[in-house]
Amino acid sequence: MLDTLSPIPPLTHAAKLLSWYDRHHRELPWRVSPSAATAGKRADPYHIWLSEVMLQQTTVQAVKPYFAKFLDRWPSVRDLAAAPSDDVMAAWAGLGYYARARNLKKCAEAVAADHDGIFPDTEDGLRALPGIGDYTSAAVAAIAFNRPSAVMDGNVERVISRLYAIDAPLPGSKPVMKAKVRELTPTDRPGDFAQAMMDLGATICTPKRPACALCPFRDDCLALAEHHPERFPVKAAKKEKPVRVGAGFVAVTESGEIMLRRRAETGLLGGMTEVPTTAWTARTDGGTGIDHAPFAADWQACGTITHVFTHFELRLSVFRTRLPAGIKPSGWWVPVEKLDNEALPTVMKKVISQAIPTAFAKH
DNA sequence: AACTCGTGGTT
DNA sequence: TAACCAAGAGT
Repeated sequence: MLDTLSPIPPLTHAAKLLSWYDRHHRELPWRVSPSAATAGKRADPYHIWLSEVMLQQTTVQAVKPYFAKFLDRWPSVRDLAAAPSDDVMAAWAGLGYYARARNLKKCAEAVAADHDGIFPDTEDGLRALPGIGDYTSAAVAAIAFNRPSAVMDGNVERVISRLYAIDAPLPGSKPVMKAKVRELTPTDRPGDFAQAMMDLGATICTPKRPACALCPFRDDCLALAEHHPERFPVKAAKKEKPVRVGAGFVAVTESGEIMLRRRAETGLLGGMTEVPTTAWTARTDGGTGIDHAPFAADWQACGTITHVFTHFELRLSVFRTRLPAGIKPSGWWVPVEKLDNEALPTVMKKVISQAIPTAFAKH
């Protein structure tokens, strides 16, 4: 005896998500679409790695022009390994989290020198390289090498926490969430699964007002079942941002050159270019004013700028002076019209723009 | 384990 | 507009 009508098995979460991804995936410069992958096109590990490092805590929109610029200047990981560090830092300027750029260079050098210019094709091998942590190693292994790694970023945390209505707060609940991701990840198309989870979090399962009616998990989601998807993920309370103050000094020669310095290699804005500043302290009377200028001159106040970093807010008073020809106190001098070649972080561009409104072209 | 580390867009 | 937060890593 045989049963002629075996029941149709329910679709797995992965199958639902991949079906959704095949219909709704986004075109991105570093991405191979599912249809192109079917035709045999493979993702370039260098492109995937470069994009994943740039995308750490950074939006797709911000990354796109930097990704194009880097690929144009350094088409292969060997090219990047051979590039001068100053060029890489200047090219990264404005993207933030500058330790990423320092580690990007170290990683390229390691791949070129220790791996014959070929990226390791396992999660563990990738994880051992500079700047590649839990997320990036799993993402590159899955997307570039089709490994069934459990890929979890902020988007995936949000999707998982809602799907299972996880009440435990982040970051403590990360291991529990990662175990869920590991359960869900298919051996077939793991890279597309990872990208689909992140796309879902970015476009449907958004932090506010998620579009649950369009979600492939709408029939499975416990947070939706209790009519409160926005309650997840639960996060530990964060502390307030302190304010630090200081002063920045813009010195210009009569021939239009501006005085610059190089910041310490480690720490905040490590290895980047700056104009001279005082220390940045919490106290307004802690040596943060004009009396701590880099050299004696006719410093003129020209307002203040504010810049918000991850863990503090900075308020800098800006001063400027014009030096007579032939007098150049110690420093390094660059014509104002060539500032675009320097590794100037955004806060320093704000200071210079405050003193010289025409210094940078407006977009 | 908690803290450091940028910037720009969205709400 | 103040808060939130984005394909996290290193220490």
